[in-house]
Amino acid sequence: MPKIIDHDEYREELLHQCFDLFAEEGYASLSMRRIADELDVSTGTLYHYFSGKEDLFNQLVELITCRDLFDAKEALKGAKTPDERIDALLRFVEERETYFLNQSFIWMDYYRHQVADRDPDPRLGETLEQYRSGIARILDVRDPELAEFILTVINGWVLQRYFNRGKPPVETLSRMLRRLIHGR
Amino acid sequence: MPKIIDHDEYREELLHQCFDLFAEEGYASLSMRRIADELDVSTGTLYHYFSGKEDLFNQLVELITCRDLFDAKEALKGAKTPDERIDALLRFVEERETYFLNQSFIWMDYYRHQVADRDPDPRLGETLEQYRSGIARILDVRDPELAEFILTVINGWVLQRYFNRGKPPVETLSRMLRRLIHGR
Amino acid sequence: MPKIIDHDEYREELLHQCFDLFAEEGYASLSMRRIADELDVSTGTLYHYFSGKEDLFNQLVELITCRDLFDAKEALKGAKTPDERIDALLRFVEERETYFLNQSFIWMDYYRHQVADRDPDPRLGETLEQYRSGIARILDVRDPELAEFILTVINGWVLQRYFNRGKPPVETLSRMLRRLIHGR
Amino acid sequence: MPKIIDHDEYREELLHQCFDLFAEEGYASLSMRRIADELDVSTGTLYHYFSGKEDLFNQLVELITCRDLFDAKEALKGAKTPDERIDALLRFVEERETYFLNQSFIWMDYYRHQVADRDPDPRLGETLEQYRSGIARILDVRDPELAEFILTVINGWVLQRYFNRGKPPVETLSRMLRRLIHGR
DNA sequence: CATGAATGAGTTTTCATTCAT
DNA sequence: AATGAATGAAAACTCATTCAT
Repeated sequence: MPKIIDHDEYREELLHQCFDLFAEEGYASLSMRRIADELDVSTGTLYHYFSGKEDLFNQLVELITCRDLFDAKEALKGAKTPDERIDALLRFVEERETYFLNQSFIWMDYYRHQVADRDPDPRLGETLEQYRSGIARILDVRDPELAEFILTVINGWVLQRYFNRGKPPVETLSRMLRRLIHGR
Repeated sequence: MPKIIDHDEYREELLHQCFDLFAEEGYASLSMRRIADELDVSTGTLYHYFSGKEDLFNQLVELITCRDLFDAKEALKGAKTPDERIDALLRFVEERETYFLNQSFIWMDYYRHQVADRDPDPRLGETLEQYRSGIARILDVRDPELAEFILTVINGWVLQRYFNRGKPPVETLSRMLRRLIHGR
Repeated sequence: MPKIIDHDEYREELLHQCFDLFAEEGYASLSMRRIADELDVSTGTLYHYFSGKEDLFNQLVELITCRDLFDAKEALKGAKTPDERIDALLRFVEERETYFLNQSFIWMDYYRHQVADRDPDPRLGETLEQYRSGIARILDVRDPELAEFILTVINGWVLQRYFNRGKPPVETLSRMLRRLIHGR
Repeated sequence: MPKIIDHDEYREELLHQCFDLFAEEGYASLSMRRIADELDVSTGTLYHYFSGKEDLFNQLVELITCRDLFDAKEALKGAKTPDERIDALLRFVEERETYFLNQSFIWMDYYRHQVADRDPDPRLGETLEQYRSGIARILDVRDPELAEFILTVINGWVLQRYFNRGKPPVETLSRMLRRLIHGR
């Protein structure tokens, strides 16, 4: 076997390094040349590891979905009561605020692609459903409507933070959700 | 004015026709040629009414922001109590679900532009703030934290609908928010 | 209407100027940039008139097929007897020796393409048949086998001239074919 | 020699396997990667046996020229009279119809290369002349003009078969050529 | 006002070739 | 000997923009 690196390992390494770029520039505005320059490889190398820009992007989405689920599971391990779990999740999101914002942008781009495509990658439709239901399971609140609602709130919060730099702090959210569960 | 329409009127007409295109394709993926073809004009005409692609897009954002605020105000005119206002707003959003989803995509593109630009158009930073505070004022709930939270929820809901076709219905949201305001 | 030139007229003009290039370099080795440089236009202009390299090439084949048939018809107008017609055709080919050699190369490339393509342009399959039968009709020798044979000979002669610079002169062919028709 | 095959033998083996590829795709359209994949070796191996794509192609042409001459000689061994020899040659070509068509394509590419090159490989100009005169000698018809003409016919026939799938059968040719030699 | 021809820098992608292993 | 990772120049094609008409 030539060279020292493991093919798949290096491929993942490249994917990780792409995350911020795709989030900040957007799929369509980010050129392969730009990616190559930023990752300090040649465009040829990019095409050695991925069959094209779309493949690269799809693999990125798959990777982060998988990783996020794993990380969230880890973060909520100690939390027992619904209150604790919600708090832990909010804390989890808050700690990675920038990351999740970026992730939201990537998902939006990704979805635009799936819709525009006449022949969307079926694997990735599932990826999303997996993600959503995975989070719901992790939360483990009894009321499924409530679980869904919490996701909605988190979703909105991340975007809100973006459009509206700084506010609202996570404490407000936490307080609101407690009010919801326990009454005022 | 037998055939020659008013310059500004025609400009707005063109902008309106661009909305879906920008939402579905995304700023970077949408070419001036495509716009021209779709609007049944020549590229030359586009450049006659707008100084470039960016100008066209910025004017589009400005236009819809302005119009949305006006429409929301109209829709909430009859509603007096906070409950009624929230309900009316949710109903307002629900009725234009697709529109608001598209709008979210346009905002994402718009924001990416503002961030990427070293020299962002100052008018449009304000546009956004105007929009946010405008909505809050229209809602007129006494608790500012609650108003903010409602915006967050609506924001999240639109995206949620997108990622998660069909569910959750607006009734769930309505119920949740009532619970919040009046206790369980 | 902008600019002075007629769109279709200019397109044909461009096609004519491409002929030698395709013949000499071959379809695959000839780049759009090279064509553009040689024709003193930009690549953009090329793509304004043709939807791509393949379209350009296909249109070229169609054009020359059509024109050759017309020219051959003209050249054989005065010839009445089979002998005269064969002689006129050979003379016709001989006068454009280089041209027909180039044409053969283009046809070979063209056919490689049609075979390689999973979805060959149906128009051009016909173009070829038209060409073949057109020539046979123009020749108007009574024996169809003989007409076919003459085509074969001309085909081979053109290539032979190429591989074997200079020889054999057209007189040899003429003599051989007369021998065929009239006996030794 | 348990596993290590002879270097030159393996080189020839590789060349043989390239023939169809070059014929069908054409020199310019066929990539080294594609060759490597098809021959189940790495590109590195290709470059171990050949100094580059051009060298590989040139060696291929040299090999088939040499082999064809040998095979033709074998095939005409028993034939004594001119009639028999012509018949045997036509039969020889007919049996390898596809092969000779492919060979024509390879020769076309080869020639284009030689012409395009400012510094053509001198060995291969000779190769061609050798081929031509070799065939003429093998045929051994007394009239050199006739020999040349037969080559012309065969040349044209191969192409004709290509452009004009199926017809004309070799019998027509055979009959025509007999008529030529013996009168009607 | 409106058109669409023209441009050339930019995009994604391919490819012959090199070279560390 | 053999591999396949890496490269960067060049390919086909796109696109915002300009401008003669």
